[in-house]
Amino acid sequence: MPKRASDLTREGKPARIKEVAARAGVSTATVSRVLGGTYPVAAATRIRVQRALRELDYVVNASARALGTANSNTVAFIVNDIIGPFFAHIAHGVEQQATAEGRLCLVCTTHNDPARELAVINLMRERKAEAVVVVGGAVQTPEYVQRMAKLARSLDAEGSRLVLCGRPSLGPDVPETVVEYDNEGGAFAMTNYLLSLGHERIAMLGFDAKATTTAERGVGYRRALASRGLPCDPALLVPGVFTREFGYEATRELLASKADFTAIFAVTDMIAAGALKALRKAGVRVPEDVSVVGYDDIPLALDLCPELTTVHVPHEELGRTAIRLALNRAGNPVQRLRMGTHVVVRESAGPVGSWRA
Amino acid sequence: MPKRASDLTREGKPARIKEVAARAGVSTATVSRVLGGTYPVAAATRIRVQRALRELDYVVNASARALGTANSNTVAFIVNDIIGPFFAHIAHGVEQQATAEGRLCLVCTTHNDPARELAVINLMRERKAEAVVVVGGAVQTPEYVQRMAKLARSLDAEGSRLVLCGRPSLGPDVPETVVEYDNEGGAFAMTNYLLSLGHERIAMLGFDAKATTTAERGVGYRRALASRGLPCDPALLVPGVFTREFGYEATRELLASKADFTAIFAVTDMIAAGALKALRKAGVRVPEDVSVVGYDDIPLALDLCPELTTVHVPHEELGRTAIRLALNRAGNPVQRLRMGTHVVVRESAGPVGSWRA
DNA sequence: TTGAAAGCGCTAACAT
DNA sequence: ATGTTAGCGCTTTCAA
Repeated sequence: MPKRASDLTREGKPARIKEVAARAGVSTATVSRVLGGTYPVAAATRIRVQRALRELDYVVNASARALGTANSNTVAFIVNDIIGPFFAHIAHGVEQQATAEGRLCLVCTTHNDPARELAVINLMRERKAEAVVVVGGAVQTPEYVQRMAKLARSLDAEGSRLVLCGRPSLGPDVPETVVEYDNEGGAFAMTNYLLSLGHERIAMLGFDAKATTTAERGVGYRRALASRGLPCDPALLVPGVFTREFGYEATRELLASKADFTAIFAVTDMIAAGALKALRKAGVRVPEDVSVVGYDDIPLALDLCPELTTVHVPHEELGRTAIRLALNRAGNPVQRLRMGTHVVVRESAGPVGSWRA
Repeated sequence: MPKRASDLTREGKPARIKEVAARAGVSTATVSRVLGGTYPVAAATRIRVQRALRELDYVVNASARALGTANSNTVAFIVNDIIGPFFAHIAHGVEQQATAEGRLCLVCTTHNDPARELAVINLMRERKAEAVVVVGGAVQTPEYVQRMAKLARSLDAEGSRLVLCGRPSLGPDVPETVVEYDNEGGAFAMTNYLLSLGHERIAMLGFDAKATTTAERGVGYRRALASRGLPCDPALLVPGVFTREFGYEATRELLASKADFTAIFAVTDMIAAGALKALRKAGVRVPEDVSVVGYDDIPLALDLCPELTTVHVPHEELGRTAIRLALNRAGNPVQRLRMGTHVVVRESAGPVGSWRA
């Protein structure tokens, strides 16, 4: 059936600005102006346009708008694993700040695959994300750092921004926003706390010299030991991933090996959860026999029993700050910020006991 | 300084397809074809183009592409709260499937504000999201349902899809994809399990008749009681939100009130975590004195002590299925699916004891 | 205060 | 196998 000439409506298809204009009896420019709300339009005209907008159930086409204005109102958020322990809190901060600044969030996971991370950043470039936040530690090989630095420069040239959240800078001359927190200081403080309780044989679970996060935590741990003239027994350094399963198995093996230790420093609360379970199943009391501490202070720490003594990391603030800085950089080529961490004393660590003494 | 005529490169701005074409000595159409990879291009030409692509660090402009093809490669994901207990797992499923189908994910939170939810869905319409997944329970007032139904129809008309994940249908004639799980059946089974252990006075924490999720769980609970001819004591129905703080406080008050109960059915694992803590602090043993069970089977359930007996919900599969169905609906106007739930027996529930007997 | 029209960067239909 | 070109829907000068 032939359309009437006056009927600009396209069967079923969403309304365009042109149809709204026709229905309100104005030009598309006028509709665009009432949409923007930032340009003077006669009150009567505005009313008519707004009615047409409503009647046609109009929504702008973000692609068309972005194409013209080169402004996407989007930020991107790249993370290893959505299920990761602290992802949710950093994400919350990112989303909160992005919303506050009128942006929408794109999310992607990389599953610890550096190649995928690089690829995903390019996907975000295609979408013209105004900031690309990369969260969490990484294995920083020289080639990887170089590729990331190149992406940082590309993003910068495009008016966007690479944001490293909880990960070290790519180099002094790289245009980037870095929002870190003090891994080494927290580990140093925590180790010192254990030392002050009399523990000298402290197992470290989850240490990985290649991953930035744990490497830094490892440095703090060694520095604390060294400051008291204590050796760092390699047998007590158990490398592994950030899962409760690893914590569980590693602790079992530690117990089975009859290793000599009075405290466990889990590089992550998640690992600590596994360690606690293994200890409980083995009938080892915490903290009477063995002290256990973690790192991150995720909400889970409060649900464990005993409640976990750990290092607090301001995850949510990290996320908020990442977006806030990136979107308001006012020409600053680089922005770097390191947030503090601190020991939260709860129930899982106590004075060194007489276990195996 | 004047540009050389041969220099199409724009100082600092990202390269466009036009520049690539010029550098490779071909037309933009040819570049577009090698980009798409789905159209025959002479090998030699392709090589030249690919080199130009690389040398100019080219990435397509997704907006421009979407504008032409009306195809955004984006799905949207709307959730009450990123920190919510099971968000992460549904999100994981959604992201996983979206990635598998070559889509990017937009994420938004609503903080239990229905108005914000409606607004956010329109934001997703602007972005031409191919599916808009709304996760979690809601307070379904008639006006709200009507507005959502209208949005479902708008999305449908635009070739997109409203997906309700863990939330009931908006009506038989509404174009939608619904992926639910069995709240009532799970609650019925769990209550029966407690009943079979001899518990007849079961407190329900977090019940809210207005929210869809807990209302359904409440129905299952009552049905189980009724099936044994047992009454449902309103004093044991404690309304509240899904937080461990609520679980903690509600349990303390229950204890203080000297209410008569031998088991606690927390409507959510999160609430159960709080209940467990309150019980532990009050010196009440679980499960010897009081049994505690939850609902959701989030990973936390395994970290609690005792390990939590709960109802398993296939969160990740829910998310995956939501996207899979929505993106492959092949003209189906409505798609509805309800997944099963089942009791997972762990340590926190046991035979009714002699507490206060 | 309003309208006309020129792009924004890309894809796809149509030519060659 | 490759080039030409007409839009996609919107914002924004520039005119009136």
